[in-house]
Amino acid sequence: MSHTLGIRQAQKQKTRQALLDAALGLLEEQSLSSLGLREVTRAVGVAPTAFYRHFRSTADLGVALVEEALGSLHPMIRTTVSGTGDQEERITRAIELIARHVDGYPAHVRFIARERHGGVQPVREAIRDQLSRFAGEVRDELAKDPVSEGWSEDDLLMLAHLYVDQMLITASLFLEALEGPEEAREEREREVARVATRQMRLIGLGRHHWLD
Amino acid sequence: MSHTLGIRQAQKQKTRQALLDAALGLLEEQSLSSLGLREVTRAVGVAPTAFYRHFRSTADLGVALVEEALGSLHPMIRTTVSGTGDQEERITRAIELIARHVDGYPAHVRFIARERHGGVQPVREAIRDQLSRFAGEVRDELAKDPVSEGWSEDDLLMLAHLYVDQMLITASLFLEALEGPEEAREEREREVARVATRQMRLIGLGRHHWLD
DNA sequence: AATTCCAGAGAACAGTTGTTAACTGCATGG
DNA sequence: CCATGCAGTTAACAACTGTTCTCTGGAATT
Repeated sequence: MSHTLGIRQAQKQKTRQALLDAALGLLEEQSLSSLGLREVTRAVGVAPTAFYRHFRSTADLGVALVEEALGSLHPMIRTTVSGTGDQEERITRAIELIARHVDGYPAHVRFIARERHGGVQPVREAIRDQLSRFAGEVRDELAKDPVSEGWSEDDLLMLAHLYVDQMLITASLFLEALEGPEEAREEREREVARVATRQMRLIGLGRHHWLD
Repeated sequence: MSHTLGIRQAQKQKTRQALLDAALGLLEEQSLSSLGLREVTRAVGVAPTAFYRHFRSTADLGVALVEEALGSLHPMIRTTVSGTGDQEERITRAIELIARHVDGYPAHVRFIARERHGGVQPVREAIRDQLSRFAGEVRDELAKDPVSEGWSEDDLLMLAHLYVDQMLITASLFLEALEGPEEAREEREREVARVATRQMRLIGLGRHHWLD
């Protein structure tokens, strides 16, 4: 199905990606609603009007960034929530994975945290949709777990949302730990991991006694 | 201690409040990092230069808004987390209180949710500090509860953070329910309350079995 | 009553913004 | 090989931004 693109299409995609990358960089110090189209094209080194060949507006670009930041994360979620090992092991693994993701893609994480409640409606909606998909997928995986026997679909989804929100909060805290003085960075990261682990453990406890 | 202000000071405070109110209104459809000083003064009906008599910048105004939105909330937090009644009753009461607060001060809630991870550093810090204070206060109240016997300070604070984050998430969901078509608003609000109640209940269960 | 203070007004500045129109040059498909 | 398509350029526009300096009227102080 995948057709090798011509020189033309390839160059276009390259410019498009450059615009996305430049925007993501600029968004580390501001919100999407203040990001100017000229600012982005200037950073890339193309004429302002070239922007319109790829996006209708910066809001449109924002929606594309949501797809880039969250779209490829769905398989990751599934394999993380399910997987083998006892509860404690799974928690450690999940948090380790979040930490690695934040380390690898800090700008993406920052963008999602920032624009989830940000000033640009279409972007908020795009993020909400993706997170809803995540919650649904987490629910599906939870349903497979023997611990979930006797749970209603409704209760599974409520727990899934709790997990998703908790993951986002943890990611945001890892991000905070990442910036700031290099000096005690590792220690700050360990502290975030320590607290997040215990919070997940407590939620897990609540889960095991839900049907009491 | 309170001295009745002269005509002069009174008028100044009035203008200052008008600037804060206008800004809060404008921030319903954008982020602080894109809020212009001229935009605010235009909405109030004063000259752009008048702005500088009250704030150094829009970031400075943002910090003042954080104080306005969260500063007066501390007593409310304390009496909510403690209070009498069994766990179930307390949860219902807390969520009811959040719903009423969002109904009464939607713009404040939106501002905090938006700028907590927003593009203006001093504002993010101001919010982080206030939420830290909340967490500390919640911990203090939790410590008084007989259920917390045998808990370490550290574990109490970890639980307090979980509660504070959960409250913010719930507030943000109530806000989402508030906007949109009037038609099914009440039903959306009930659904948010229903899910949030069960999430709090689950966390409460985890809390009771923490020392097993 | 005379003097000081200061919140707000007014005008001007250099720089920025989004959007339009008409263009150029090169990859593409017939 | 030639005609078409289209990514990116150039130039220009009206509107807007934050900040400066100077000024004014009336409250506050003496």
